[in-house]
Amino acid sequence: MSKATSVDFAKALADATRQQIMRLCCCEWLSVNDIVAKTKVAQPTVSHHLAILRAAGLVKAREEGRQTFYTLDQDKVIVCCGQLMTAFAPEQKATREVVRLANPKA
Amino acid sequence: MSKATSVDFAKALADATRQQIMRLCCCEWLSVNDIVAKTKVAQPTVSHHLAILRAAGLVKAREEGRQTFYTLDQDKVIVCCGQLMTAFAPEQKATREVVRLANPKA
DNA sequence: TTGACACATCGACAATTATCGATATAATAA
DNA sequence: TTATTATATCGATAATTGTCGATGTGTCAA
Repeated sequence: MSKATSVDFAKALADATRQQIMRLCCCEWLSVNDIVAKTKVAQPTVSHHLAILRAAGLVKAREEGRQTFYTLDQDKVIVCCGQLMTAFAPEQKATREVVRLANPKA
Repeated sequence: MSKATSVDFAKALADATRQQIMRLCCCEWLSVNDIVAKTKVAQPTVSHHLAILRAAGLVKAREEGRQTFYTLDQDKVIVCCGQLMTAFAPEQKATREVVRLANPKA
């Protein structure tokens, strides 16, 4: 399915416009046009960034009529941050906590 | 001092060679030459990546004679991941835990 | 069916960035 | 001093990426 690496995750976050979009649809569903209106960048640019976020598995999409609504997948953010912390801060207590809380059952 | 943003942090991580370097000096001090030997990339390239990691505050440097040793700052990783999680997963329990554990006293 | 709307894709261009050879700097050794 | 070693900086190049106008596709309304 998705072999999204920590590099892919970081690349998805490595752009100011994309982080702005992520903040906008962090806690609510927004249509592409909503995002265009709030970001002042062209619609193809927004679609492009959403495609990148989608490829990274960071946003969820819901189609409704002729519009598509997007929202950030907060769980995925936690999982990816957990990967980063495991790789780059393995000796920290916070890392163990995040990994524990991010796991479904264990 | 450092107004390193979440975008800067993400950009620092958004490269495979840089993540490889970060993994190498995650839990030990390595000289630039050590890193060159282990990564198979040219020395100027390694210095370039180290400069980026230094600018992001992600590595600590220690000069010793004519060599410079680097190690990853795990605390900084936790803090930056905490920022990401606060921004993009504010409703998650794991976020509150990381922020709590990352803070010195509070 | 026709037209308007919402979004994705395409193509081009500009800006950024990763890479490396050459070179500079600084420290140690002979 | 001169030579060697370790690292940083410079300059050039190639690859990647952000941006947007033009266009394609599918949906809905009239």
